[in-house]
Amino acid sequence: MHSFTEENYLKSIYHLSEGNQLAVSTNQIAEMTNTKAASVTDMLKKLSEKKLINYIKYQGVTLSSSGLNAALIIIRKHRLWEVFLVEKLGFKWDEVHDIAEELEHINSETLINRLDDFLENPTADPHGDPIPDRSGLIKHKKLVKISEMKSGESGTVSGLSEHSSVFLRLLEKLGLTLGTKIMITELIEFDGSIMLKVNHNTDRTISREVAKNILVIL
Amino acid sequence: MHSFTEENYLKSIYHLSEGNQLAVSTNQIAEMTNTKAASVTDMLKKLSEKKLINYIKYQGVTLSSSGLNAALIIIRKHRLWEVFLVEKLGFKWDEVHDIAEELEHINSETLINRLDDFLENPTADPHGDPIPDRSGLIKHKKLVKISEMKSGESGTVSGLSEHSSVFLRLLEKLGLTLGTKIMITELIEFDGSIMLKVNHNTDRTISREVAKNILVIL
DNA sequence: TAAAATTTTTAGATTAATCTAAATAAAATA
DNA sequence: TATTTTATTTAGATTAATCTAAAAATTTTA
Repeated sequence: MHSFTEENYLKSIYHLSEGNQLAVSTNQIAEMTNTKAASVTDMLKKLSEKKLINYIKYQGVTLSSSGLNAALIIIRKHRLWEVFLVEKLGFKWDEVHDIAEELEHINSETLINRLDDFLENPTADPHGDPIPDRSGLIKHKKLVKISEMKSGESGTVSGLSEHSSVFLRLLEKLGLTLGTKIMITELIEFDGSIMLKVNHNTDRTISREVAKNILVIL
Repeated sequence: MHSFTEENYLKSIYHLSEGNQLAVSTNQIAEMTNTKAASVTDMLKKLSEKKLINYIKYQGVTLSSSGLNAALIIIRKHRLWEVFLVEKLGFKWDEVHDIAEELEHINSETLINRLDDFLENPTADPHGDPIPDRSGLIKHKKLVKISEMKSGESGTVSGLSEHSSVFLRLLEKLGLTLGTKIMITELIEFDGSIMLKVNHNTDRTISREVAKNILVIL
């Protein structure tokens, strides 16, 4: 298997290249892993020798197919453990990240598959992020940012593009947790803020900044 | 916190000094941790500087009170995770050791206390070993080896002094798992083997070697 | 109790992951 | 396009945990 550290690099490269398929730069990785560029270069050489990444000097990296699979398995573990922590142990959704960050490196395929069954094969973690299946396959739902919706449109809160505790706690305060039904009632031209009806019930106004980070299924 | 490696040394020292209160030797630790004596000496110096052990050159080590507490917390985590794996994920008692060996190093007091509650505060792991409480306190039951029982005496299988998979699977085959009622029917003088009645029902003969490793509450 | 055997420690190297500082390549800009 | 700026890599060190071989201390035994 790969070392704890190697796994963290693979995961970081995956997250950095999510969305934009482009190669990831040394500095980006250094920032994400809280290390220095020089350390990253060393590790990239190592991962490249192990054929986990495609690396050309000065040109950034992409994950190879085995590297991608390794990353997805780590993410699967991370998200399943998060579900466990919230559903079974009663943690709040803003409390689970750091613990899952440790648990994701536990090495047992059987363990994780049994955990998956025990949790009744959830398809998303407590923040709405999709959970890769046993083989690493991930099902992306078609999600739209609230900031991109038009007046009159409605949908269900199903994902987030920001995962900080501060943001998560704000959403709770606003009643905009996962599964919440919303309908856009008005787009405020002045500052881009958005008025919406929550659960066919409460009226709320959220800033454009908040709206950009909430993802909805129409 | 202590490193993964430091934790393993503390745990090994604890297990080696269980029962006999004596100081533990460098070689014993080397054998248990699968390292060489020279490596152990290095680590003992480090643990000693951190005041986790009492170490005098050439005279072996004992755990200090903080070292003992650290060891007991690791053992608490190990055993609680074992209960989780067996009770919730359906692992067999001979399959959980290695996974728990990894899980025991996850660092979160909240996590382990919530897990404890989720499992309904078990007092023993799947092999009958007692689980230390939140503060590291351990309740030892008064257990007797079957090999020390007399003819006519009876009791309940409640612990083991051998934990290998081979032994655990043998016990299953013999129907001598935890909670089983037994009564000694005869002690065979020739080879020290022991005849017993299992659950007021089946008659069994077990070797002295097996009998030495099964612990019973009278 | 002196010699032999065993155990433990010290000395010096090695490996993985990291760092700082300097060198080099690529990108931006004038 | 030449120069400046920025990004990346290389060189050389550092730290934690390990190792082998040699030295030193302890224990066993003759």
